[in-house]
Amino acid sequence: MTTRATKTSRPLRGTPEGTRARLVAAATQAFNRSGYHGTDSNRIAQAAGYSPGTFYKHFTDKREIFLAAFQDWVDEEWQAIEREVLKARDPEALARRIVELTLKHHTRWRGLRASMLGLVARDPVVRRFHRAQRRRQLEMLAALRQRRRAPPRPPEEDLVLLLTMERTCDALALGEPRELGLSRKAVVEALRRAVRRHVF
Amino acid sequence: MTTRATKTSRPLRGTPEGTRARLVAAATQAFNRSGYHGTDSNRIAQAAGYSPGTFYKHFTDKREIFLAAFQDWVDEEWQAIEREVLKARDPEALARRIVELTLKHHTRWRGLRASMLGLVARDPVVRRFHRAQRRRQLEMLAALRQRRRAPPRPPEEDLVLLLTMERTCDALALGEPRELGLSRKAVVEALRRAVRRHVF
Amino acid sequence: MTTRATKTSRPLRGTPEGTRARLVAAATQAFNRSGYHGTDSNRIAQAAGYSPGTFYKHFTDKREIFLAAFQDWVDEEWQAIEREVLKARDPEALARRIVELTLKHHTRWRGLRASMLGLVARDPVVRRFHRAQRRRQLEMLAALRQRRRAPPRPPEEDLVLLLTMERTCDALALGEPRELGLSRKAVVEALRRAVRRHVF
Amino acid sequence: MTTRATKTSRPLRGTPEGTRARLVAAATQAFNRSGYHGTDSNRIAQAAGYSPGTFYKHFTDKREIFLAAFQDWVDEEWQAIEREVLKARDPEALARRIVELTLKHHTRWRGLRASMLGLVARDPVVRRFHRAQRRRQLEMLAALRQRRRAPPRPPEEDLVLLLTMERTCDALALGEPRELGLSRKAVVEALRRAVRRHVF
DNA sequence: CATGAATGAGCCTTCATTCAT
DNA sequence: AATGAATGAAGGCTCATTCAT
Repeated sequence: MTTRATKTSRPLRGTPEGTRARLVAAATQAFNRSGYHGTDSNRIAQAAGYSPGTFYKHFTDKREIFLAAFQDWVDEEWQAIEREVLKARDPEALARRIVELTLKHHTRWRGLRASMLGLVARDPVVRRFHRAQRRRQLEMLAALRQRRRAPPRPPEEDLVLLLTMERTCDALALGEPRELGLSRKAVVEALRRAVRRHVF
Repeated sequence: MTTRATKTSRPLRGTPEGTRARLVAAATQAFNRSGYHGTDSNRIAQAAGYSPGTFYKHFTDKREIFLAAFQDWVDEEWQAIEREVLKARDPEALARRIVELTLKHHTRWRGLRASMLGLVARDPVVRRFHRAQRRRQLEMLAALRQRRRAPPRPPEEDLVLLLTMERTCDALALGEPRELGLSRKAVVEALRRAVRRHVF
Repeated sequence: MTTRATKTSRPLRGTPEGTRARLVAAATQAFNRSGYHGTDSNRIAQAAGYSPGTFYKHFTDKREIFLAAFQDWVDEEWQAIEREVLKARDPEALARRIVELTLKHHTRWRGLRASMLGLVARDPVVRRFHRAQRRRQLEMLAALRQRRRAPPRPPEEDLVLLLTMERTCDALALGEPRELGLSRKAVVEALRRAVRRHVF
Repeated sequence: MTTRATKTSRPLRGTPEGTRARLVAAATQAFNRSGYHGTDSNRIAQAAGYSPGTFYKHFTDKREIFLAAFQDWVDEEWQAIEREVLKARDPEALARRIVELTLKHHTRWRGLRASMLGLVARDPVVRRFHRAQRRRQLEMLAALRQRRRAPPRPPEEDLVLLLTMERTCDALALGEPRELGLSRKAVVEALRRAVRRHVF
């Protein structure tokens, strides 16, 4: 429990945006720590320093705040990756850096990701939301290759790469290689090579 | 009571094994259809033709029966794959067949898989269980390559391939390519090539 | 609080019918005392000696148990009135007795009646239910007149009489004449004359 | 804030009376449409173009505004009826007109009436308020008879007539005769005859 | 072995009301 | 006079689990 978020001090009367942001931040932590089903709306409110009613002034239900948390999280990841991409480096370094960033992000938010994958399978709204993110990822990948003047590739192959990246990073985030007696480093390297080979 | 409503006729006092098997079968269906959190233990018992008490005579809790369902399901998949592997075919056909079978299986059990992935992230027991399955997969892959007299590869690379396979099949099972406007067939082909390239 | 229903002793494991009946009895008291909106399902269960979950094993929601309570109450009233009607008396005595019984019943269950009238106006299911009771009342009235060999009357007039009866009894039950400085007895007499005049 | 969403434009700082009147008007609509328990005070304020706080600056609680709404509504009904009564007509036409007006009024405000009856049974303050209205009704009836030089009648009989009127009009307002397969017109006629017979 | 009535903690959500601005 | 963010008690309902039979 090192990341225990103690009841944040907050303005007694904040702006709706501030309150909303505080709720989303608390929810993100809670979902990541306890999962979607292990998190309840009252507790989110309390963790953000509010009472139960406040939650429902800002979100119609738990799913809605989950999507907001998911959105924030995806945005954050992409901003980081896009920053790296703009710093034009050599392909090797870029591939390494992308894997590093993705892995770091998936590790930090592994609980959130696990919840999201479960909800995508079950909830049409979450699914639609997820598809939109994927589309953005595919576009970014294509743009990246173009900027590098690399030959184009069918989007289906890009999708398989993205899936490989995310699944491998999730597995690494949960310590799967270690638990299997494999070298974590070697897995990361294999992933890096796959990215390198594919993108440029 | 003449209005006994049971799903299937069954011996009022069956063998423990029979009862257990019926419960697991009902649970597998229910978990696959409604997910772990969407399935309630009373309903599982009822669907199998038993009362809630009987459920807890055979399983200490919901997680236990989930693991049993998971086990059954994985066993089934492997029996199918091993059968194919033993029928010595050419590499092309074998790769195609492995992808076909995995995809079919992931499609049929997509709900169960989604639940499982969520639980793996959260529950140490489920995780241990999952790791054991993975080990078996890795061993099978190594054995297959050996039988084919293909040069050995580091297990870390095998792991990345397995993750690619499972994630891509999950995405296909949930219709992700179609929803993104991509060709399902092309994704399957890309996956097949990856398997072909990797294993032999 | 003279009619405080102390947590009834009950068999640890009763029949569903017994449990249901105990819940309905508790609900009837609670609705009568505190009104539909002032009564909550947990409290009904508790008053009957059960926990919240038991309530929902027997009723899908609060409305359902309200209808059951209403049903019981109407049945009871009619059984009483039909008993009187069968004891062939002279018209005077019969009219007096019917008013007496109705009044007694409306007084005892005035809270239940008030709730019911509110729900009839708002809830289609309760309304349908109420209409069915009314039909039965009209039939009973017609049958009574026939038995007495009194000339028939249009059902619309019977309806107006029933409405007069019930509204006047409700007003008496809530002490309206007294609070207006009128003679309760005179109101009862006026009502009795209306019944006498109308039915035979 | 340029996105001020109000139902009606209104002075930001109106007279207390104006604000109060707008709130009462909004409440009357809301109570009539959704009932007392189905109406929430924030929504009333919003519908009137104010914030929740303003509501509680003008009314101590929900009951108070309900009584105000009730008052307005009763006043309106009586102004209409008194106007008719003053236009000296023949008894037939007068009786018909009184029934017509009452029926129209009860139909328009059937939701409000249903709520009121429920509250009268439960809340002493509402009850006192209601009794005052009844007294006024009784006085009007006596005055009407006197003006017509009809012989006096005991107030208890007048009360029974008023109860008959209101209950029958409530039933008509909720479509009870139709739903019972009876003729609405015949019920109205029966009621008119009762009024005619009684008052003059 | 099997039953099934009963449990009760706990979740989601609402809404009358307050108070600092 | 008006705001509107915030409150928090409370209510409806679920479901994994128990235990007396």
